[in-house]
Amino acid sequence: MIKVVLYEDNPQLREGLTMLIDGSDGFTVLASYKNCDNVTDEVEAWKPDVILMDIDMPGTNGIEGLKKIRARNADVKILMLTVFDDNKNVFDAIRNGANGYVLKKTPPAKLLEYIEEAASGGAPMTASIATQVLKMFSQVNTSQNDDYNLSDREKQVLQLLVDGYSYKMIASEMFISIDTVRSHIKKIYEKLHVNSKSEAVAKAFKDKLL
Amino acid sequence: MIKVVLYEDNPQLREGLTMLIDGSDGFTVLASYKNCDNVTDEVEAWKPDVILMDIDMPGTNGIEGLKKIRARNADVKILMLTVFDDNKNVFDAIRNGANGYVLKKTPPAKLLEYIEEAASGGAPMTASIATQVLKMFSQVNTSQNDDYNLSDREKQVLQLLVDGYSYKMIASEMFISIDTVRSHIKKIYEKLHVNSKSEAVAKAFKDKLL
DNA sequence: TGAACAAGCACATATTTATGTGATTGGTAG
DNA sequence: CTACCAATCACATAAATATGTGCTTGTTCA
Repeated sequence: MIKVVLYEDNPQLREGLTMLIDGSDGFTVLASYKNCDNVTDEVEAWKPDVILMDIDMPGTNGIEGLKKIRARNADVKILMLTVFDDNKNVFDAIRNGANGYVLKKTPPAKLLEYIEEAASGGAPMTASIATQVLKMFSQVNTSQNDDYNLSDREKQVLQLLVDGYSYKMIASEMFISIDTVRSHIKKIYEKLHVNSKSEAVAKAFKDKLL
Repeated sequence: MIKVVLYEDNPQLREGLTMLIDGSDGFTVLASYKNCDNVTDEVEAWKPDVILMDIDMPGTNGIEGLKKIRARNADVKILMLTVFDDNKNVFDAIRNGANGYVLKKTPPAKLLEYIEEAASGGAPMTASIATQVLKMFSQVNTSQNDDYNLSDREKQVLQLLVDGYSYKMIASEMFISIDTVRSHIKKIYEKLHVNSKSEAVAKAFKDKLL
């Protein structure tokens, strides 16, 4: 028997979901609330397996609720429920440890399936959400990696620049004269097409050179 | 009618999948291959809606195949098929533009559903894969975000520093005197606990302040 | 109403960086 | 064998940066 607690501000939808879930074999709705103002105590008291959490609620909203719950409880499965698949909320939700993210227009049968999936450790997502997540992911992790043909010695110098070393410190760290440091750095600037230390540092981060 | 092309080295599985998919209403299997050696030409010739792509294949493997296809064709939906939900492959696949990722042990009915989902622009994933993706995502994007209480003006200055502007350029960009730029920067250094431009830039990247 | 603070400006000075023009050595590829 | 290049060092100079001290104005919050 999967124990569910429900957070949803719209009374009709709250009733409807409660009836649907509670009326299905293998599911029971322990309680339902119209916002997350006392979410910590409520979750503590009911110890549900899965929480269905609306995002747009007056008072403490779903994302805030999610954070509050996760601050104390890492185990309960939390399924976010929303009307729109807007980017920012999806992002915030998964970043804060939501287990799944489904649209309200999901058909009832599918919704029950999702709850089961969440309960058993899965990460159910509406197709459109999944698409977005993949898109974000590939955006975040796509870097061309040009390499710029830096020599080993130049890479060392760049690393030290990134770590905040001055020319003098680099010289003593690498047992070379400060003038040699200068020529290495001049070469690095040429190769990276920059002309200042901070630009080089920024480029090193942007292009993940180190 | 959803047109499918199949890449799978195991003859039995290849036959089985072909029969399953081709024998189902609304699906047709145009061709199936045991590796990706000629994937570019094959995809060009058949113009499928969905490609089912095994990962572990002798010769050109699935990830390589995926890259080759995406180098020329951004539209065809590619569903990765694998025995294990190992981290590296999942990561590589989504980074290179796979549309979905399902385990071979997926039951036939579910598989057909996934193919449909992919064809209609979704991103079908086996539950265990979805869980992994979310985990990776929250790992990648979890930074403490100390904030350091930078004021709006200070954030602007820092942004310009990161973009490689000199004090003089910042002054003219922000319509303030160079001395004011100096005092802002001095304040920024205090707040970030650094004492040079490049350290500030590095910290901005590391802590994702911008 | 008074303290705290962001934002702005000014002047001074020491250090660091950026840039140019050299030179020597040793390894490597044509 | 020679041309090329990485790595090293040297000297010089202009520009940028770091740091200190001090002042005004306006807003906010207790």
